[in-house]
Amino acid sequence: MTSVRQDPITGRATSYDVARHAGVSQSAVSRCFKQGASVAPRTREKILASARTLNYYPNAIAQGLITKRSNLVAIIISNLTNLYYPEVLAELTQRLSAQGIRVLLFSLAAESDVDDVLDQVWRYRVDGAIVAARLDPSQIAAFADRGVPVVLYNRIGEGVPAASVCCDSISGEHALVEGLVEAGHQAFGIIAGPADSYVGEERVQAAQKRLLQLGREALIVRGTYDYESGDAGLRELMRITGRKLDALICANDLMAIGAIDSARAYFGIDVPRDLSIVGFDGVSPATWLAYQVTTVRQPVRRMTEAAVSMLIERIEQPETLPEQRLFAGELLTGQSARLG
Amino acid sequence: MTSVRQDPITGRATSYDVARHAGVSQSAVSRCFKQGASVAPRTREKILASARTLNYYPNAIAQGLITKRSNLVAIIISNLTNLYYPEVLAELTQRLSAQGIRVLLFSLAAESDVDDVLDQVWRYRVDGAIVAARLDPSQIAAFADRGVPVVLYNRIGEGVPAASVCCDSISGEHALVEGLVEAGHQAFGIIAGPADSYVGEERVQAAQKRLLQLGREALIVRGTYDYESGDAGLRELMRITGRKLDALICANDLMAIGAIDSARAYFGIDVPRDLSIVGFDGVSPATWLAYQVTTVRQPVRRMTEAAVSMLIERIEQPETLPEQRLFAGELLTGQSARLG
DNA sequence: CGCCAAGTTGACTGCGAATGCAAGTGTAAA
DNA sequence: TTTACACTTGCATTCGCAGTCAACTTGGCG
Repeated sequence: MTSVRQDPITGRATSYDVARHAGVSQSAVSRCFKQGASVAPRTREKILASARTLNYYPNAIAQGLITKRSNLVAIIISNLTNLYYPEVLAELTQRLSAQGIRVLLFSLAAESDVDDVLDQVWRYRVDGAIVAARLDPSQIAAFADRGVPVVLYNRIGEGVPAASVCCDSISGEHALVEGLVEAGHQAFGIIAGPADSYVGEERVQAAQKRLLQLGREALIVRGTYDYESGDAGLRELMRITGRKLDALICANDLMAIGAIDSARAYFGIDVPRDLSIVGFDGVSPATWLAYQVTTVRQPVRRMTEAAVSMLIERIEQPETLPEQRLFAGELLTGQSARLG
Repeated sequence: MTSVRQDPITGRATSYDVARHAGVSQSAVSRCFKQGASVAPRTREKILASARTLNYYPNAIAQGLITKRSNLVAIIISNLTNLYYPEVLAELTQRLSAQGIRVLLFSLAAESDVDDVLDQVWRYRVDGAIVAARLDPSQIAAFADRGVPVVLYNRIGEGVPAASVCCDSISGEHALVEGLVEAGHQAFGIIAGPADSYVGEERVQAAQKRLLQLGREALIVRGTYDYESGDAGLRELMRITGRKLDALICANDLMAIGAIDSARAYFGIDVPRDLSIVGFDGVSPATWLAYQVTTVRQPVRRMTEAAVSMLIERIEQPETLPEQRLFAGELLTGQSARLG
């Protein structure tokens, strides 16, 4: 009697169940689900039919155990709510899915959680990781030690070599600054990002340096990348400068938007006539009619594509050397600034 | 000689390696990492020390195989870029992490991909799933068949019972409609969501029904939940009505924002003096100074908390009956509509 | 009709950890 | 000193599947 096991608790059919049902060995079933394995057409059909009636799906957990490939990639993102990341995350997961790779998502409430997250990452034996969060050198080294390929997103390995994709903050900010200076702006303000943001610091330093080269100075206040800190930053700068600001550089679009709203609503300032405001990222609200922020758009599609292909290359070819890929952003000339 | 295996390919230490290094059996190591297992304090310390020097982390894949608990939960979301979901996703992952559960993320490019995604879900033997995407009855039934608990987010099992958490569209829309009617609005328009959106349809039907009860009619155009379709929807309604619209109900905030911008920029309409516009969701841009959308805010924290706890309850107690939990939204009185 | 190569198939082992069970340890009471 | 009992510990087995190897089938060709 070829009774089919239908364990009501664990519920799932195994390759043995399928084998028994189809009257073949477990090996045959296994081969049936493996690309390019040697199985006679008739046998394959018989097995697939049994698999279908038993509702059999290979257990990826067991496969992972034996093949040492989990087909899992960790995506570690610090603050998902930052308007820029959802787009990145969606792109990444879809590209990875298209490659047959599953995404294990880790979202950090606080940066300090990184070690706890890494602990879990090691346990799940992921094949690789894409990280858009601050990693210190020892954490990056931990990936190398364990032979887990990593690609950093909009970060670089500070001190240690690591594969990474970034948007070129420096030339982006240079373009913005040059445009503003050429248009004759004199009193510059900058709203920086949080100190622990790599790209934030890079953007601010690039802007500041270019301003100095062009004989301008800028007052800097620090924000937290969100709408509210754009508002707060603008107020602060207005207070410090006695309202003489005529150009404002924000480390991201969200703060630029906050500053635009604040300038208009609380100070009656006409943007861009009286005050030019620029951002960075090119998030979708930046293009909304009410803002039309002059900004630098990150080429998200190309960057995510690069991140995924770099990661896959390193999964298949672990000895691949670290590489940094830098993508130029596109200057979006909006209506929030007068550029020369 | 107690040489430690340091396989340079797979790289990772196993419980056997730790056992050998500590001079105990593999079982002891296993027990060391299990809550409430019987291990003598001195042995435990010895083992933990060895684990630390060998950089040992239990293999969650192998644990999953033997215990039949992967500690993985699938989160299936249709369009991540819809402004409302990033917040939900961040909340869900953090709450699940706090419970020691890992998140396997699936993001759908097209609704038709659901079957492919489910295929992967079955293979990974997830302990449960949270779904914010359209599932047809047979797909919901598949979860039940396999004994995988599901909680639907802002959806209900249409035709089949399923656990779900939703925001109460009906009373939310009723509040909005009543406010608008009391304020004396006459010419109503509605921008609906895509036809395959459960909450979208529910919101629109609720609004329409209440309008009829109060003796008003509304023209309906269909949008796609994004900013552009708010603009497009408004244009269309202006064309159809010959610009006589004085109240606009949008199925979500993003379209409301698009409509507000469009009304102001292209039609010179004063919102809310000449046209009241309301939305739904309570996303963060809705509170921005430029919009201050009058809307209904979904209680995301409470809803995600409910979703997670319902799921965990069903993982631990598989026979728990389906339950729908409905959360009232909060009416946010903004500046985009005159309410009575 | 026999032989060989190519194509198929099944038995068996091992991936890394959890766990029931039996054996071993130590301590306190008799 | 002996006995009992509570703790610890190790052995052996198991989870579901992939891959190795040897055995078997088939067909073509001499």
